[in-house]
Amino acid sequence: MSLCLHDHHEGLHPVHSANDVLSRLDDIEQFCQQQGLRFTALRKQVLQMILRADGPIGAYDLLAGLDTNGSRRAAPPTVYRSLDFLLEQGFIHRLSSINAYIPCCHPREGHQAAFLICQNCQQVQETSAASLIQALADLAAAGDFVPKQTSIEISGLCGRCRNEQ
Amino acid sequence: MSLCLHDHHEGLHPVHSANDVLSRLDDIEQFCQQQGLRFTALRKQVLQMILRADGPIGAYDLLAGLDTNGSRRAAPPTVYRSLDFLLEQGFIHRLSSINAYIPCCHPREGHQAAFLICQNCQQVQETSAASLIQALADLAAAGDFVPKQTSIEISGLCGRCRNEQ
DNA sequence: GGTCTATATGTTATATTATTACATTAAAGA
DNA sequence: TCTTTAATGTAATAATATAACATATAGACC
Repeated sequence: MSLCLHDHHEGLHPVHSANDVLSRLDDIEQFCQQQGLRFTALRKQVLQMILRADGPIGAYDLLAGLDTNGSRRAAPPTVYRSLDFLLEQGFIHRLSSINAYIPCCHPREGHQAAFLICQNCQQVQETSAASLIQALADLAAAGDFVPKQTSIEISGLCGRCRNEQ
Repeated sequence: MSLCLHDHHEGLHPVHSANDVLSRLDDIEQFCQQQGLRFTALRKQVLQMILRADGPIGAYDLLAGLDTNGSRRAAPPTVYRSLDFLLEQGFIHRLSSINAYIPCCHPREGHQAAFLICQNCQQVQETSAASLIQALADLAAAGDFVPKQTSIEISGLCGRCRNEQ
């Protein structure tokens, strides 16, 4: 399953593009059905918010966006549990340098990725270039280290924002 | 100024080694004097705790370790401001994936580093990861992106912990 | 359909990490 | 000494995340 419709120049591509949200949700729903995973209304709603966001979105923003079914407002564990599920399945990424969440364009490919985060417009570009993966593997091997979780986050200025300034 | 005494196999080396704490502090004190920076008692105390720690240490652990000069306990801004100073000068790193702080072995070299963080023993290996940095620089260039801040953190199991299990 | 079980969610409380705003102190320079 | 800037103290609170336990719901089995 690859849900990314962008050109992958050098493997780099923007993470947010609200136009294909519904087809992504459908793909994931279908995938969950095949795997016997429960893609509940709550999980779907959280993922949808992350897909529709125009940048990385925080847990408490997601919480604020949840439907309050007439009853009182949802509590933090509600959203954190959904995030845990989505992270485990690889449907989203967590950017630990800014405590925020973004969609994953390549669920089920189990890839390592790096992220370029624009400090001005909050746009994120994702990449999983082969050279990067190779360098990571070499590094782990040199350190006699078995990697479980990789976080590569580069904050800076994207081309558009640099030109505007 | 390079304060690291380890073998640098593939540029990889452990971050903590309490044996040379005093000479590191001296070097940094001297450096600050040369640069007209104020290496105050507080900043020195915080850095010393980070150097002496046997792994990444959190802000509130540092806070708890501060001398209470008879008066009441220090408050968070006290330690966060010292951390800001130490980070700005490149004397320490912040590991955003675990919200903790470690010494920098190569202050003033302005290098980007990558970290291998053992989830079992908390030991951290630092590396200059030249090929990784190069791959990232290429990617940034391809993405028309100007990097300001890089965070490369790989969590997993170090060789020793893997063998023990 | 009923019953059981496992999973998911609700709810309350609290932990952990970090910042804002303003007062005070100490150092450096004129 | 006076002044100004930088550093620290202090109180309050913001932002992010988890623990613990109660309830509800979906699926599996009879």
